[in-house]
Amino acid sequence: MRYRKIPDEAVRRLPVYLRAALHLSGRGIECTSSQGLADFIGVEPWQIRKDFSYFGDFGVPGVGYNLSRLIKHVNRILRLDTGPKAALVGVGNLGTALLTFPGFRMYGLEIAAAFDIDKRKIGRRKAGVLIEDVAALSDLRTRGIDLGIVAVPEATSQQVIDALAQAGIKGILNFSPRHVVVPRGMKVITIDIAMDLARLPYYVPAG
Amino acid sequence: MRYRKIPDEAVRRLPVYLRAALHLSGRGIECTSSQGLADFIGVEPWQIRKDFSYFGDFGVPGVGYNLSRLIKHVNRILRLDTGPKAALVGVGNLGTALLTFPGFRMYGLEIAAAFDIDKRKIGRRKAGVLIEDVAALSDLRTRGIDLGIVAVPEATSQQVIDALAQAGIKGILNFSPRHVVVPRGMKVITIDIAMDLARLPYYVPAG
DNA sequence: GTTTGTGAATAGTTTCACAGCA
DNA sequence: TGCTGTGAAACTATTCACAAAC
Repeated sequence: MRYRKIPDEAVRRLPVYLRAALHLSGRGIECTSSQGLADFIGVEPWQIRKDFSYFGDFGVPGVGYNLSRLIKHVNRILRLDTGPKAALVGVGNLGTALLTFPGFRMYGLEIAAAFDIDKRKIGRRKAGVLIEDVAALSDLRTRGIDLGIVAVPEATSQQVIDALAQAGIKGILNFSPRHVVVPRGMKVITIDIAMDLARLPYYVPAG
Repeated sequence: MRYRKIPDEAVRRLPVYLRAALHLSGRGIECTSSQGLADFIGVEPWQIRKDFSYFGDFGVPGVGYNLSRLIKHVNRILRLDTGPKAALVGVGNLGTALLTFPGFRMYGLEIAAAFDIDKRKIGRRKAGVLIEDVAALSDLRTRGIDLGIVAVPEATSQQVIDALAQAGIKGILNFSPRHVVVPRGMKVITIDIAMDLARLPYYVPAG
């Protein structure tokens, strides 16, 4: 493999490949081809080979990919091998759903702290996680937390992100659709649920 | 404007522009420039002008965009002007969060029906919506529903999507990461929350 | 003077086709 | 023979720069 710029889209797909590898590995399969992975995911095999090629040699020509090796490799690339911990801010309906969300576990991700502004929630536990006062949010890195999940009303998302930045957080999964300004070096991935539902009718024939 | 293929990315951004227009309009602003919209959203103004250019003439040179006209125009393009209704399948933690989610309203979207497999939930109401038996899911078009939201465990997502297709649904917002096969003409937009959190550590400097 | 709308240039991503290795 | 890894080609999207419109 020679160096070249890694497409963002290739990075975005790595977790998908990782999930497929984990699934197939869980079924007792040790080795599979790009075709085997592609069929599972519903993409084309050269897409997978191309994406992997940006990160090094994953497979063996004529044979395929050893799944446990692939899993280890992708886990390291995505920095999931250290079991990243996230702090959730906003324990409303969406926040609660995220606390109990089963999908994080397979990636080794964990919500290790939760914060809210509501005095009635503070001090209680939800899904085993203590809800703390968002006003006391500070220094999360010393607690081994370096990701943030923002599930607050959009009016407060900017100040929450500022507070998370102050607490040393460099990566945020943001469910608020409002534009936020972030310090240099911070990465924000926004999930805009309403936007995604709102563009759906465009594709649906009028009726 | 001359015809050319409309980029998917431009369609994806239309709801963002619509939200900005609604916000600014709500503040009493009648007219703004692409720069004014861009500042609000956090993008560059030519991106907005280019995107609008695929759909026709929205603005007035030297003046800008009349917001109520813009809102009406974008609403029609996205087919939001008829107030699309969605059926939610899966009233777990995530489904409940979606039922109470405030973000759909501004787009004129409504969750008009909810389905679950759990007998204890069926017959009850949540956020004013009656929870019906998913086994009785049929013929949603006659109820004026043409969108589906799938928030079920991934093991059942395929059969739920099959049932929605049977019920006449042509557009689905899918929260299950599993690959699903869909009938021709059906559009599925997948939100993969775990995938988005899982690629975040990649961008965060090791520490 | 100001701002739009858009052709042209640049950048990024996907797809192909096949050399090279097991 | 079968499958990977990858240059090259094709396609798609972003960015620029400016003529035309107000």
